[in-house]
Amino acid sequence: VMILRSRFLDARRKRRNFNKQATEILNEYFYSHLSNPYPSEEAKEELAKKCGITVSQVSNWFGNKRIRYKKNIGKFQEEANMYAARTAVNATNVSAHGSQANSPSTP
Amino acid sequence: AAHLEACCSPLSEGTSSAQTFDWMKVKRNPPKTGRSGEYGYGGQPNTVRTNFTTKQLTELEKEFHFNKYLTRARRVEIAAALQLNETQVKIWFQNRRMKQKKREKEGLLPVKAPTSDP
DNA sequence: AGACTATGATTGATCGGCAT
DNA sequence: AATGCCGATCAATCATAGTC
Repeated sequence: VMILRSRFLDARRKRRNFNKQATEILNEYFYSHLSNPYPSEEAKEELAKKCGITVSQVSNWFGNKRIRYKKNIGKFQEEANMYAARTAVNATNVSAHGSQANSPSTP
Repeated sequence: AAHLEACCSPLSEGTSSAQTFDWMKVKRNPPKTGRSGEYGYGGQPNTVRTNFTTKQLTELEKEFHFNKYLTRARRVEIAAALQLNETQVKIWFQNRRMKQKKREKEGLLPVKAPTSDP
């Protein structure tokens, strides 16, 4: 019962928050794809490169973000509106007409 | 690859953005880990994630290094020896293999450039 | 300095798809 | 038809970093 508390004590110990810029990129993707925030493997690799983190970390980030977002949508409302305003690619109608094609952010 | 559902659910939206898409409604079924085991009361839907003991994990890990895959017979043995379901043992091995794969993939490219640390 | 919150990682277990 | 494995994800939790 109370036995065993020490199983971890290995990794996850020293954790480093991502750069503000990396978080910015991840959030931008998340909110611009809020209708389906599930980046493909390729998209994850690209995000990983842009953010300077690993693909697994990108996966972890999206996994945590999705769960925490739906757990308390209200808490992210402000953040959501902020990012939604920047890049509005909401797929709310991406299937309607064939026009309107092109990736958002690409210098 | 992913599931690519590409669909959303219409829903009244109050003032501006933020709708409720269906991925936000996804709910997993509770674990079927019916632990009837040693205490004999009816198998309950053990709604919680079982925490393996260090002993169980040690044994599983040991077996894993011996064989990455289990045979039915071996699985039965281990399950009995560790007081676990065959399913739990099976799932543990599956997750362990995935973990192994992830490790091999990451421990090959992630060439960090540690050249500064205050 | 201590309590509380935000966040990255870990992991037992589920989901859908494919293979045997 | 049933069962196992894979890949992705979920969901709960751990341990630490950041905020007040």
